[in-house]
Amino acid sequence: MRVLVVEDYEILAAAVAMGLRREGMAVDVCADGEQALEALAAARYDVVVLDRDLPGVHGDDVCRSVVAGGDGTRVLMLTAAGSVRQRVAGLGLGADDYLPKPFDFAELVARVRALGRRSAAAVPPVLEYADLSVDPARRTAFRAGRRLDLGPKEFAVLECLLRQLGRPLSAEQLLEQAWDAAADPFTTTVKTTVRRLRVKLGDPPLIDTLRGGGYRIGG
Amino acid sequence: MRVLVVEDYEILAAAVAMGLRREGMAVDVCADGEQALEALAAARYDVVVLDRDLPGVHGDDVCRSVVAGGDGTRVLMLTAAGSVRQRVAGLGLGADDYLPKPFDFAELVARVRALGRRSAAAVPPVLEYADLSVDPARRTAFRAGRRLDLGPKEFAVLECLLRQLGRPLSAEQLLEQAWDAAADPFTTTVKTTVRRLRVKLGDPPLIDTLRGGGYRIGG
DNA sequence: GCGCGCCTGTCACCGTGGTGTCACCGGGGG
DNA sequence: CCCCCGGTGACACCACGGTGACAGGCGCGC
Repeated sequence: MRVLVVEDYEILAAAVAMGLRREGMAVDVCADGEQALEALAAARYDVVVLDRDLPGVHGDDVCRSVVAGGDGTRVLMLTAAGSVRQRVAGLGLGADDYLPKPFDFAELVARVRALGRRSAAAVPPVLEYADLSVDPARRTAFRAGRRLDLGPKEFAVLECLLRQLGRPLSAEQLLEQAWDAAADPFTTTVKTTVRRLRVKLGDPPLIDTLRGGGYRIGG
Repeated sequence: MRVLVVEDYEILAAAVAMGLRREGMAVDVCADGEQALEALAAARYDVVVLDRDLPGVHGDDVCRSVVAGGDGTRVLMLTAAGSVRQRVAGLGLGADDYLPKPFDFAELVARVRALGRRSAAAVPPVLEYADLSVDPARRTAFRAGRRLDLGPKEFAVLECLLRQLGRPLSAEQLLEQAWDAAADPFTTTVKTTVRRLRVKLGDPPLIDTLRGGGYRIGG
């Protein structure tokens, strides 16, 4: 398992790296956000152990770009002040786990290992088109690095369209796939949902309309 | 699977080509963007492995023209500086995957193979005649590389004619196949639709008229 | 238990583009 | 020479999709 540790406090970074290596993991270390982004672009990691307060590029931004990468890499956030509010904020960025300092070392190892297992299982299923990336397993969607806040139905429709990249889906087909069988065949909810999706996706437009033929992304 | 490698750094190009050939792929190599565009015009490739920084025509432009071709060819972008920003930019051009240098060779092979599968899945159901190609699943039609903007009925008629390549279809037959059963048998809509189709298809004319016998493409 | 907010679905309205009709024209064959 | 078939251009209709506003419902937090 490949792990990247991003931590500016050198002593701590070294200690964490050594501990994880003793568990049989391949560990790289970065001291700031810039280095971290470079390392992440150069190789795929299963887990990133990420200090939130970094010099230069902030940990939150690193986290965002990892998630936007959409290759299933998991993020374990470390932070000094362990308020619940911060925890929530970190998870909102797409972090997969959170650990307030000071932490029990055994717990860190256990969590990294757990995230590694999830990473291995989650590598393939990330849908991408242009600057849009959608992870059905995590229910996250990003456009140009910005996280999209989508409702369940909106997310389902977007997922359907991306799974049929380049091919149009009629309102009826979307209704079948994203709603349950009890859906009223005469409902207008599909067009409304598509509309809200379009607003949230922003510019430039991604969803084409084929008059009389449905909606499409790509092609 | 046919692969085109576009890379000006000769040693690297040769190494990549050799590696892919060992995997059983048919590989061609170009050293610059000009050659690449020529090769792409001359033959259909499943995947293009494309260096972003090319002498002459830039990799981005090559990528754009491949995507515009609309024949399902997939693009794997290679780039030296592996920033996330660049990654996003590359995908925004319509590239299907992205790999920052230096890359793991096994990963390159795996990604090319994955793209090849996607390409193969997208290719088969395409109707072609001369410089016209129609993809019913995607509801797309191209003439000489230019995309045609067709209405549902126009598209349906074109599809019928192509499925009966070389054989004529009477107005009645077209009415049966492209309109629903409630169609007025005395309507003149077929000839109007064929006319609009002809205009959109442009020159040289593709649809022949057999006086008293219907319309035909090919033969 | 209560209230607030978000997601969802409905409705009415409107702009528009695809579609069908019509009248006219041109040419080839009987 | 006439007639019929098909090409051509203009026009009108209408259904489809976009848009905005509103209401019900569910969950969450207080």
